[in-house]
Amino acid sequence: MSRICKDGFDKECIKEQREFFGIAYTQNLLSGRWKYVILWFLKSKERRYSEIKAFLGDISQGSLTKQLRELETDGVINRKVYPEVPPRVEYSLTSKGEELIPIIDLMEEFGKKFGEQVD
Amino acid sequence: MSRICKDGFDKECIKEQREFFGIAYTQNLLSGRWKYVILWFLKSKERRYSEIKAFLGDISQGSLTKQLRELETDGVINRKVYPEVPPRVEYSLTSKGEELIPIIDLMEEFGKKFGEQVD
DNA sequence: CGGTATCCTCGACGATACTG
DNA sequence: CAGTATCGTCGAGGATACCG
Repeated sequence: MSRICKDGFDKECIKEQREFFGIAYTQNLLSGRWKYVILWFLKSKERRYSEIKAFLGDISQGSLTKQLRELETDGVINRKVYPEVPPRVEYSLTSKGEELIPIIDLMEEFGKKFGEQVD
Repeated sequence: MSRICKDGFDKECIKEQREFFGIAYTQNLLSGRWKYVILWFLKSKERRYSEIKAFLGDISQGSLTKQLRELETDGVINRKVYPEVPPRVEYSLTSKGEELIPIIDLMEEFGKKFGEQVD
């Protein structure tokens, strides 16, 4: 089940040694409606599932869980479950995930600079 | 016709003054299967439509034209038409587009570092 | 050569209901 | 609280045909 995303590249494509291999890999990691924002929200500290959901606002539970699972599978976030009742789950960046933060910070900076003229 | 992309945010969403406004704006600009790679390909020099198509390989004409038009509308690339027969069209980065290059370079770097273990 | 127009597929995402 | 399961929508992007 290669991850073929509309806005991503499937693994076969990535394996073909294209010049833009690296870009395709990273784009694939980050393809998803909410992933940039989730990572950005995690950059300052670890967060609970419910915090993330509240911050994003519009996301459905199913989607949030899916995006978090993908980020976890790709090794950019950690998922820590506290065996309590009610359950508590904390998400945090891995060291690999931290290396994505400069990219996201640049994107925020760019958006702040050019995004004003959204009418 | 607000640009609602699966992996983007519609303009209404962007206008709501969220903390992640900037990220959403930039993500929206870059949402599309080929946009990162197109910009990366344009970073060294201007390119003809056919060069871009050949470089990308798999893209259909319709999709390529659509992505180029969106990038042009968003002000990140220039489109210069030479009134010759056969026609020639050159695409190049605008100054706004150049500011996206550091982001894309970081993405390539990240992918080169972590992308090896695609089995 | 560099498009446009039309049709179609298919997967991301949301909505809803239910659970340990 | 933090999920899982199921269903339905909708739009990005490919395929194909045609054009100035």
